[in-house]
Amino acid sequence: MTLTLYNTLTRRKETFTPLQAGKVQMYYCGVTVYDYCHLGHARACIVWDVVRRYLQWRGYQVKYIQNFTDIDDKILNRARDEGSSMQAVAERYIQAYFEDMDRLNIQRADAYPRATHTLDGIKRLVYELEQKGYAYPADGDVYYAVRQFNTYGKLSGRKLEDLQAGKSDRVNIEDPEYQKKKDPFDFALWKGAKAGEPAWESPWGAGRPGWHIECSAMVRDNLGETIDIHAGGADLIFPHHENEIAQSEAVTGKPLANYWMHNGMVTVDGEKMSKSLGNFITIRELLDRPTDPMAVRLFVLTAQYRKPIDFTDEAIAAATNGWHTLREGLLFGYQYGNQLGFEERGSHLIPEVVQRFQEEVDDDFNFPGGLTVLFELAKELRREGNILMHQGKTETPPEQLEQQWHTLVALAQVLGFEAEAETIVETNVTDGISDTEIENLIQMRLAAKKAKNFVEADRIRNELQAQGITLIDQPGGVTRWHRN
RNA sequence: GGCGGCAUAGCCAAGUGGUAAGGCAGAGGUCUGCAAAACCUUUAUCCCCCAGUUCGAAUCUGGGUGCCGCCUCCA
Repeated sequence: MTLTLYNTLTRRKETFTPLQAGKVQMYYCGVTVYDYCHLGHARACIVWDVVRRYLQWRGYQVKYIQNFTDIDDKILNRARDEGSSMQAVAERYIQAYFEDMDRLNIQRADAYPRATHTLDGIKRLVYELEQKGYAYPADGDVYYAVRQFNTYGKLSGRKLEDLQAGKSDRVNIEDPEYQKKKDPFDFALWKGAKAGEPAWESPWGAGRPGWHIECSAMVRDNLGETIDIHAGGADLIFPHHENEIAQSEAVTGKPLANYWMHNGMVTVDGEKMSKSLGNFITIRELLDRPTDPMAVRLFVLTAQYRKPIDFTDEAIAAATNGWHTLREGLLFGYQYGNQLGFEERGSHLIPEVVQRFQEEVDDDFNFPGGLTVLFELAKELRREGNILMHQGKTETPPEQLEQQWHTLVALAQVLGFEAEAETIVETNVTDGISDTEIENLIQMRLAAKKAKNFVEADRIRNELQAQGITLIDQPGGVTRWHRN
């Protein structure tokens, strides 16, 4: 079976073939650390986390690098507003980033390069670009001359002559800054420092790097001149990734990345979630509602990663319910493993099910398809768990259940879903009514039932239900119970 | 104006030539004094619209319509 993926560069699904057999070099354009991450960032991080996990599960040794942009106007503005430094602001939100992502069960990257730690590589690139005639200094700044790079636009599929400067209404091309450029689409490689701004020494004077150049430098420093997968949000295709290509390939003459992958946006009422629109919810806000982090993961993975996904309370509620189903399946072995004589081997997977999962996900990381397989297993296990809970035994062979459970746990792990056995213990620890009191009430209720006093019997059932105790009447006058 | 993408049930969503997965939500029934669980049945004669190709299309082609993203903050 072969893994295929959609390559933005060619606008086609392609068979994935890494440069070096068995190894994958992967770079994900991370976040600018000037504020807390929102759900849009969570989606990107979850998607690339799972892509990486899946590649590893498929046997690849993955080197995964993710950057932090810690030099940026917005960080600077924030520092100015609160009277602190760019470094302090960046540091704070990097910490917050890790807190949020740990809660979402995002695996750590192999390295998190930062712009502030990459100055040497950046300056070297700018120098080389200048030597090769792709960059020109202008009044303390250095710009990239897009007209010099004749395949400019190949990633985003545009031609310079089709672009309209200022069309997005985000920049004012009357600004003196823009007047320095030879072409409106030239972009800054190096920005001369203004008074009071943090600055680094360079051959072009004191200043700081432009946004795009850091990624070119980081990829080169950490992974090499050509990598396998370069990933990021779809909103980065143009100009960010286009500019990275222009910078890197002008210098090396080699492809920056063989596969370009982009995740779709999170929308709210059909519109992109973003800081500027103000229609965002931060990861911590969402989790503190509270929302189960695994429900957030499920919400993200129910959509194909390239499509937009709309954030609504209903969608989160549905994902939460769905997660409860998966969780019941995942906890099955912890709850009933002893009773059924499960062994701690964990390697008895069902080959046909594993294969079906792989066939689904091999098709351009079709996680919704993979989830179908997980749900089938989880629902089956939940059913068996209910039967065990209500009848105390099941006809299904324990070996079969053990295999199903191990398969579910293993495949869920590939998508980053985990349910800890401790959560069962927690629900069993209660400072409410004691077992003895429950037993006594059940005896009273049985007596009431015998006397056909169903009003009293129902009163006791309701009283216990209110305290989280569910009674199960079985044939033969036996009543089982469990805490919810 | 240009480039790219999307349109499948109440909601989410898979399916890319062979007669509509799955999830969420809902309905009816069997069983039960009532519950719970389990089991059975059920919710798109149809995939935005029109035309075409084909024995056959949600799936391919052409033309529409609507929505979204990008055109130097952006995941």
